[in-house]
Amino acid sequence: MKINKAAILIKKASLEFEKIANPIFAEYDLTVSQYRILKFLYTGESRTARVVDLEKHYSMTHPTTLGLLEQLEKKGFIKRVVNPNDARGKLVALTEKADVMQNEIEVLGDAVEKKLTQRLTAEETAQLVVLLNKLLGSDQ
Amino acid sequence: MKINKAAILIKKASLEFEKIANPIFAEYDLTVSQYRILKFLYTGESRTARVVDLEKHYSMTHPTTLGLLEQLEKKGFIKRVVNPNDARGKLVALTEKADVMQNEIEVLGDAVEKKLTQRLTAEETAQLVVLLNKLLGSDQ
DNA sequence: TATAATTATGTAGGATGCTACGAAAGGAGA
DNA sequence: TCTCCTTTCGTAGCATCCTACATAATTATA
Repeated sequence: MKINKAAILIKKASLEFEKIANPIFAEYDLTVSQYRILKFLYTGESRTARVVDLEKHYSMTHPTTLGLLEQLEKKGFIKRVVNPNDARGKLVALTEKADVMQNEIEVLGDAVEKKLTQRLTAEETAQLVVLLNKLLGSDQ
Repeated sequence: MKINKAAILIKKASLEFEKIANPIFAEYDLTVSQYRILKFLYTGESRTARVVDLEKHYSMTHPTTLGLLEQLEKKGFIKRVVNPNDARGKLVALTEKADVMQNEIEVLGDAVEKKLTQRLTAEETAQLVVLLNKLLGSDQ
């Protein structure tokens, strides 16, 4: 009998999802990780963020986040603007190019995320989200 | 209301788990990914494996697996032995060093995996495993 | 047997992830 | 103000992960 522990299953799910999602995002010259940065900026009220906000939201370290921002800046999706409240660092902001693509990218992102859970019912997906939030200690 | 989608939660769980587990495995000069290779060899009946067996079991690509094996070989945990049934590649085998450490490493591995799900009850963990297996299409 | 398709391993180059360290601005208390 | 601590951003160097490509052995088929 196969005993697949949660740790390995989570890792496999993460790897397999990226293997499905990355070729799809590649059409827009993006990777999944880069998409997530844009998604955060699209969703936030100010449409800007400090590097540290992105780090915390996605459980990434600071150097990892900087690497993603470097890629996105090189491709013209984001820019750095002065933070009027804190001179320690600039704010990450969307460029016009990213503004224009927002709807397309968000629609694509939703479709790709749906693909991850295509074998689950809506109830099972909701259950999974509850369990993962509890596992992460972020359910309250 | 916070809408955390499954894709992001799985990614976060994977990253946070590795951030907890890697410092613990570092005591034995191992990373989590390297540990998983040893675990597979410890568990298998022949205590050997082809590279392709490891790839499929962990949803990793071939170059990734080779990289992990290179690290493990450099540290003396594994060696390559002739495959009597197929001359295309050698078999991955445990060294005496890895044999001697088996019990310690497996106990540590179990403890670390338990840590991942410490916020869940046994039932919830079992539920999570069922859902992830279904999500991965590997439930039968 | 000879050819072709498949399988298994290997290499190159790049993206994403990490730890460890350092520098500069902000904030708290003497 | 001055000192100390925290926060934020940055760099160096490395492990893990990928796609794309190549090579050699096995297997299937004509």
